[in-house]
Amino acid sequence: MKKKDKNLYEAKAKVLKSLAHPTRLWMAEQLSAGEMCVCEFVEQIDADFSTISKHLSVLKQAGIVEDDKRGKQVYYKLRVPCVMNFMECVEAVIAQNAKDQAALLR
Amino acid sequence: MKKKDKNLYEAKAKVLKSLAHPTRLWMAEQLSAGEMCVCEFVEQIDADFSTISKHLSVLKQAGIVEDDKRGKQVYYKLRVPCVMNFMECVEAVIAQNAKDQAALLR
DNA sequence: TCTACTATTTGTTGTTTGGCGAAATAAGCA
DNA sequence: TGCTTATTTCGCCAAACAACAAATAGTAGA
Repeated sequence: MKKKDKNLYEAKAKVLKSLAHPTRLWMAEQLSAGEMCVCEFVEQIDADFSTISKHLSVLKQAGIVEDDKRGKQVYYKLRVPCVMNFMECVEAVIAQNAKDQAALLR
Repeated sequence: MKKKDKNLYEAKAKVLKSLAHPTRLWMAEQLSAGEMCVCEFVEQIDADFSTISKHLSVLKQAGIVEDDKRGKQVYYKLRVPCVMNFMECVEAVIAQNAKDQAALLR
């Protein structure tokens, strides 16, 4: 692996890593349907609000989402909508895993 | 988030997490061009061979790659080729990050 | 069989992440 | 201004991860 590549792969890994957490992934998928405020996430996720805020900041740092403060509330939305496109493929991997798993039992 | 969903998102996150490491991501991209044996990775990556083997096993466990032992060597290949499709989008995120970064300096 | 080679597994260590609760910050309202 | 609500930041601890080195296992050939 070339040195120049190394930085590129680190950058790519950082983006993926930000999505590689169940809560953050769920958040990102919700946002693919439209913006949401922090308070809505707090209502729907069973975790401390400080934890939720932290997850959102990880997504923001990675460039997945952007925030917008309006009054007392902060709204988040996807910054690069294509982000959720590849979920289809992630699901394909899981489906294949399940299939192979099932085959083992036969 | 519904309880049933929780498991699904954990499974998806596991797949993403397996790719969310610079070395593993690079490996997966190499494999998108065709199978490779462990020894080839060892030649090309500056890390202990045990580390490399471990990374491959993480990818295998996630269902990203499958292995095939032939003689003394073990060959790995992508199990679900679409896996690399979404890299395009990851790159789009990085490009956008760079753009915004540049805008700050203006 | 004994040896050399390839790869995986295990043990150890240091680093990073994830989560909570408390404190700090920001905005709107009485 | 002082109070309340919404969110972020900080400090702390436990769990997960990454890397190396040493030990182990499988295969091919002498």
